[in-house]
Amino acid sequence: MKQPYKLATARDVADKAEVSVSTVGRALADDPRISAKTKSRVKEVATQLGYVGNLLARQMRGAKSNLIGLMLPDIRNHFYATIAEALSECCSSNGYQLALSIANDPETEARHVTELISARAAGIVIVPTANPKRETQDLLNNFPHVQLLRRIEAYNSAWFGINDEDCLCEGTKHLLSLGHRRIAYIGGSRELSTGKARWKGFRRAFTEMGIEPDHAIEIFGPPSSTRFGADAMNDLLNRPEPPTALITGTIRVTQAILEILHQRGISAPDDISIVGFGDAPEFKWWGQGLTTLCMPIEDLATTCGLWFLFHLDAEKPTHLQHSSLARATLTIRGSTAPLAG
Amino acid sequence: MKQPYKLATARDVADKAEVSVSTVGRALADDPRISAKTKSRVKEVATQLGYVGNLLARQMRGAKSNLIGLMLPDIRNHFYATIAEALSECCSSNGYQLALSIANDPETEARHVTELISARAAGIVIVPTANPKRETQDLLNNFPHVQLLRRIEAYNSAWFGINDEDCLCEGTKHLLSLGHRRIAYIGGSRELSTGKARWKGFRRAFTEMGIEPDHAIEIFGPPSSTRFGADAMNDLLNRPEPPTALITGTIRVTQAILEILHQRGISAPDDISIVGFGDAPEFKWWGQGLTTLCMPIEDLATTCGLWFLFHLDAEKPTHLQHSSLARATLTIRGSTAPLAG
DNA sequence: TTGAAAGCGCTAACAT
DNA sequence: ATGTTAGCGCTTTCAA
Repeated sequence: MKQPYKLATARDVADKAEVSVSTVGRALADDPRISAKTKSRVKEVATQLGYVGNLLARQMRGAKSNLIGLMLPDIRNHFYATIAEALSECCSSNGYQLALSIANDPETEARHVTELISARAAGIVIVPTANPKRETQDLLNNFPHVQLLRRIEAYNSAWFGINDEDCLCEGTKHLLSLGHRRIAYIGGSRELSTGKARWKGFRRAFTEMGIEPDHAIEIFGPPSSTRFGADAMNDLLNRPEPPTALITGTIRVTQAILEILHQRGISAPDDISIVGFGDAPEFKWWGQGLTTLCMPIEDLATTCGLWFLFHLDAEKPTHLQHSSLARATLTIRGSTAPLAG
Repeated sequence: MKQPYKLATARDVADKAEVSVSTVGRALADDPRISAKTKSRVKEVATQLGYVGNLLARQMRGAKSNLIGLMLPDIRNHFYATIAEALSECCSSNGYQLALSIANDPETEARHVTELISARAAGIVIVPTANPKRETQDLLNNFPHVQLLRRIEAYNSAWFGINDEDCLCEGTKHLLSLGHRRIAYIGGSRELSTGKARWKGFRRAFTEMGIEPDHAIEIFGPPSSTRFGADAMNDLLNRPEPPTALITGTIRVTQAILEILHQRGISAPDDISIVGFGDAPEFKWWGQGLTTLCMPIEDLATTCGLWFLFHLDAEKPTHLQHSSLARATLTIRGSTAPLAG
């Protein structure tokens, strides 16, 4: 029985057009040495047979891969969805194809990295997990890649991120200057470069304003988990003395706390002042508008993509210690107000 | 100069371990014919050289591809992000790798489909564009694929979608039974199977309730465009007699109208009753909560993925006329109320 | 228990 | 202007 989905090869085309395989290859590549007549015949037969060249074979012959691996911890996060779209667009308009891998733990990450290398992708754009396996590190350090947002020191590669520390510092100062002292911070694990920087920013705000962080409350947890944010928020609200203000350090946490506040009928800024992290469109119309730390994330991803693809095209090494910082800014809306009393 | 990022081949391992290439292949595949001693030596050398087998070569030898192409019109849409995540998860746990392509027009779609076939992907999961090129159709009909959400009759393949028509019908009936007559529908183009079905559902509600749709207003436009939704909404609101109720037919439109209503300070259900399409988490806390048509989209994607991967693994043809319907339901929240007066 | 050789589909160097 | 051949890295006969 005829096998389903059998694709035609150059050999098939050659046989039917009664020429050699190399003539087929040349004709389809519009090689000037082939006569117009032969060309048209070959092309016709090719179309007729639905011939689509085998990229695998081409790449084995030395052609560059057009596959870019993108490794993200989470795609339902507005942050990462934006990145995926921007990079997809970027790849697409430069002749590359994006392979998306979701990995939230070191094991899955290792597996996917190996697979991408095994498929001889052209390069990898990665938002690394907190503690990548040694194996992953060795692999990546010998493979073209670039880090996005999170930064692992052990990777000898370029990094594109945001000024997390300054940004959290600014947000916290905003709350402090409104008179708040019992301020809670719910953010990602400090094992992450981003989590650490954001926490440092939170702390720095107190230092720079000469205020002791005695009443600050800090809660850390896994990123990309809505569950953690919800639990942390409920915990805070159930305390005898709940915080008068809250600033978050990840998008997922922001989404989670908005949900909880809504569920429990707690409103900002009357009951608590809120500074959210990230700028999902809906943050504008949560309550009276959420005061947020806005990230130019699309820009960052595009910049990163262009830089990376350019270096790949030029066959330049991508393990330079290049780093690029995008500036996040505080957007004040209705969810923050001076401390009452 | 030594080339950067040169990966070791089986040949390199063989030379260093002083065995033949075939022994290397067998040792790494844990072939029982190879002695334990040789095996361990080969493995050690492989690790030492950072050897990662070349998947391209393997596939040329007949190994199955592990690449699944996913073609979506848009990834920032909550709908599609959910699909991407569900499928990525599904692929990942079945040894496949997801390649993401964003294509919103027939030309880009054709290009990406060709590329995926050229890369000899194992199969393609596609949310087709409205009017795919003939070329794309011919290609896909000879390649394992499955349609998601939107359905093109010309594709002789399985389809996984939702009961769009019933769902819009139910939502519209809800508004009609509240006494609304001047009801607007803003939805996707009727050239899309989904757009058409949803519009038919809207109309059917009137028929089944024995009401003439004299005062119904229908606006259609490109899907995946927030801009269109915003323009349509503004247009409606600027009319001398704006509708008393509105039902939307795409997620993007829903997001857009929420934005506009918020901007213009128009509130539901006081000024207008709203039934939104889709169930992004933030819909719960828009105003007094948005009445929505909820889709079990994650479920749908997972079902689709499992079905497809199973058929690919079993090397069964996927061009059966299988179709699977997921049921969407109306969730009533605060944005709809009886017509005043 | 291991090695040598063929071949997957393609392109490029080398004939004719 | 076109055909022949070699080889990309791997697996899988077939031989030893």
